[in-house]
Amino acid sequence: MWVYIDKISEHVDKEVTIKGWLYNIRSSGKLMFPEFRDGTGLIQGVVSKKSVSEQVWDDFGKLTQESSVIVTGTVTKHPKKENVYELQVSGLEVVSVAEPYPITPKEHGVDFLADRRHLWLRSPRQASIMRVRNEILQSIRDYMYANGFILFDAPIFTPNACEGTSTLFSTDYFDLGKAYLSQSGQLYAESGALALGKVYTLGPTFRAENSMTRRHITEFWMMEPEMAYFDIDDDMDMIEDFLTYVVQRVIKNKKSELDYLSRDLSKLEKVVKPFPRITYDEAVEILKKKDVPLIRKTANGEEHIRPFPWGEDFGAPHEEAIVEDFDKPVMVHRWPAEAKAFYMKRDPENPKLALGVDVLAPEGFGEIIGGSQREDNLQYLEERIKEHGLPMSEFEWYLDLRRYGSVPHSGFGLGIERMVSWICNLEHIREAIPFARRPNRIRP
RNA sequence: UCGAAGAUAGCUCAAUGGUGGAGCAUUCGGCUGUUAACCGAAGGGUUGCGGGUUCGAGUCCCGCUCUUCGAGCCA
Repeated sequence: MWVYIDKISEHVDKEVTIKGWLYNIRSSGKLMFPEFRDGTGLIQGVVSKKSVSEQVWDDFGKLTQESSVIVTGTVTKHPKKENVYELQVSGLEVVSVAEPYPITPKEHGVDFLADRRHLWLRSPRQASIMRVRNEILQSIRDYMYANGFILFDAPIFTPNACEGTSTLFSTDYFDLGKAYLSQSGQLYAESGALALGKVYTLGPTFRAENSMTRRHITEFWMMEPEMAYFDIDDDMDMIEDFLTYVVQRVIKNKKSELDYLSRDLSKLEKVVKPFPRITYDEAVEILKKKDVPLIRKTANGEEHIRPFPWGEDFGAPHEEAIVEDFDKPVMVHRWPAEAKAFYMKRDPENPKLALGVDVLAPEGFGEIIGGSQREDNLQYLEERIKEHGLPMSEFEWYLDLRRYGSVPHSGFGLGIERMVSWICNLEHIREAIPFARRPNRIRP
């Protein structure tokens, strides 16, 4: 009977067949210990010369790493290890003998591995990350479905920029001039919210930023909910409820993967609502108290260091300083309007502030969510578009959403790969997606 | 885009300006409980590219290319 390795414990003392690949092999004279993988996990086989045919013994001797094999044997408990199973091999069918495999169970550099990403994904660590990513995406979909959200896919070809054209990839679009790859589905999601109440988009987005950091890729997946009649506080309520569900479900269902990745689960277990909510003003106070300055470098390399001034956006050192006293995601809300996007609603109590919220992940994983209550007043929105120098004609359809039954509404965007990096405790975001796209890499 | 570090065997790394090595991988041999198994042997090199200094350059100098890490921008 063909079984998968992750279900092997259900077949102890029975004869089963595994279809997979040889991950590694150790031998000790008349004994061989091949390790098989089948996509669901790893299992060690035991091949004894006296209990298999000469043909099987010889065939095993010829196998190379990553050769594809169909093996038959009896499942037994490991003689020394608790909850570990072995396969006492009786039969072997060699599907294909692999050429010498470049990725060994030894150390490799990141560039070497990135060049072979299509093979690197077979390693247990990368496979574990992909399983956690799958669980994150599935729990997002389940949460949204259970809470009445409609999946509302936004287009990837767009004619306009959501927040300026400098960070957009462009391509020719027939006789209509340039099309841009979407950097956010938000504006479309807003139209969905006014049509369907609660919607979300989930798909790839693109940023042509030459950002060579461990937190950036040029093509990343984003989940963007948009809710009619939600104000900024409703938005934050949903964020903490949603994040709590996803994190707690992933640690419940993917414990063995997270253990393999050496993830400290006690830190994730603390991620339950409510989350701390601090205003931008309070965050700036923290930075002043901790003496975290703003450092700006000029073109000729000079550094200008000054106390953190009100109005600036936070950089990586500031985010870390704000987050380090908390063991949960921190929601920073009510930002200086100048530094934020045109579509954010101003705080009625202080027009210098925008009703935006950034969620900073614990342990220095940075911003995973950016959201806001949207400007629902037609005149104000037109003024913002002018102030930001954006072409009014491109936003006529968006302004229609304010002309015809405008309502208060809010939403946010969650970066999937940042979420995966945080939950898996990854050094670098390049491991959080099957094929990371970065400014210096588009292959494989 | 800016700053720092780096590029030597298939991989990960050594090598005072003076005959380029090791571990792993590969091939061959040994071993009945191995866990990145171990032991023995063999093969494997235009030291990123171009120029310069020197009796002599992997090593020092200049230029270029690429990579990594950090900053900015952001999710």
